[in-house]
Amino acid sequence: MLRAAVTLADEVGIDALSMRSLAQRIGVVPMALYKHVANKEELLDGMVDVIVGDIDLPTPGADWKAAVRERVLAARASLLRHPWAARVIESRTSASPVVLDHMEALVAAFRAGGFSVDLTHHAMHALGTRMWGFTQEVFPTPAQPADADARAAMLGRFAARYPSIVEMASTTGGCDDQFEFEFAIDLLLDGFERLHQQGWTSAERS
Amino acid sequence: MLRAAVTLADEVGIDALSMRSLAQRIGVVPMALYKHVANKEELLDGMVDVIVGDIDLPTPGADWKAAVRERVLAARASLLRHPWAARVIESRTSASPVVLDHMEALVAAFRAGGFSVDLTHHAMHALGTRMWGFTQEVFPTPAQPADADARAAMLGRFAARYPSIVEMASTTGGCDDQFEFEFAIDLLLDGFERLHQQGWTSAERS
DNA sequence: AACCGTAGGTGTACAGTGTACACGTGTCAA
DNA sequence: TTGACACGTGTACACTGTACACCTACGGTT
Repeated sequence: MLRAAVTLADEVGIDALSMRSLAQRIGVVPMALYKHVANKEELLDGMVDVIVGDIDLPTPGADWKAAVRERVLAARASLLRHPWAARVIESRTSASPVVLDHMEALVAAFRAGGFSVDLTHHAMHALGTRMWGFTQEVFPTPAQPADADARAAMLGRFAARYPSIVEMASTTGGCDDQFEFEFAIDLLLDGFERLHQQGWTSAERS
Repeated sequence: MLRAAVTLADEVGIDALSMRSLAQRIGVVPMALYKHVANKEELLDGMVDVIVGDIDLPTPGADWKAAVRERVLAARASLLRHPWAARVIESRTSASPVVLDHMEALVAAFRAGGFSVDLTHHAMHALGTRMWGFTQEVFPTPAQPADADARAAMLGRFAARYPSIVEMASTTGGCDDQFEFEFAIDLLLDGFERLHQQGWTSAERS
């Protein structure tokens, strides 16, 4: 049933996934679903578990940095298979055992790398949603008018009001999500490494 | 009307904010709202604009790092006034002018600090949702049974399965959101600074 | 062999949601 | 006086999640 929900959401989108549509897909009456989940939230929890459970386990034995990096990128790969997954994960309010397994593994990787509990804690916070392999889109692409003249005029007004954004958008081509994501975790991981090497403690905060 | 929606959401929560409840609060029939917004999404867009428009402008003239930091923390302060704001912002699909103003200011700050367009671009991506002053909660607090014995037993099982997490949770006290947030942006900003100083380009990526 | 608990599926019903559409009503410019 | 326009109204519809009572089949105990 959870698998069915996941594939249905893949096909029709998460908004079109209702208890009724899922029931119909399974060939069962809507209320039958409630023998398996208490409510829709629990269904979504289960769907997240399916995806998180699909995260490929990283090769053991690597140093902490590679281990964390690999695991986070594996999570990303799993999430990217389902466009709706990020939004659903963000909306969860509690962590299931499957989710906790993922976090436990990350925390353990830092600890195995000799990180203090303190630094590990803050490092996890700093990773934020990136530990799930996604970050919110920073620049949503605005809707463009179809008419070419209108589009040019709009771009002109846009450039007048947001010169820095336009400069950036026109200089760099379309952005490579994967590159941006790796840029960010690497920046964070390098920062963690530096703090770790210099024996950073949260007490001695500037 | 947008202000009314914001204060109503503050009072009753974002889930209880329906077109009907908002209309009733204003003392008008539900469909009257549709003379001002095309649909509920546009209402939410407007509510975000109200909040983003409330961001205190940072003192001009500071160096890029202070400027970015101040602006992001100001955004955070504005967001924190409305518990539902983060979730709503995350769910937006396009950026309004008010939102673009905020981003433009951040991009401009990097550029004024001598950052290349390239590095600025990646820096913005790396900031991610933090440019809005929030990061998703990393560790949701699990529900605890009321009975003391049951709670102890549960903690035991929990510690057996998630030793690293429990170690972390018991060593560090409850976590200070603000501290974690500042830890993360500072880590990122320091990373940006380092890359900037060494003339980093995305071409020469390792 | 009779029994019963339990897991699962069914049917109906209800309150609540967003919003389409047709219809007022007032105000202000031509 | 007229007519455009901004704004409010009322009704109606399709859809949502889910409470509640009911049915059915199977596995183990007596």
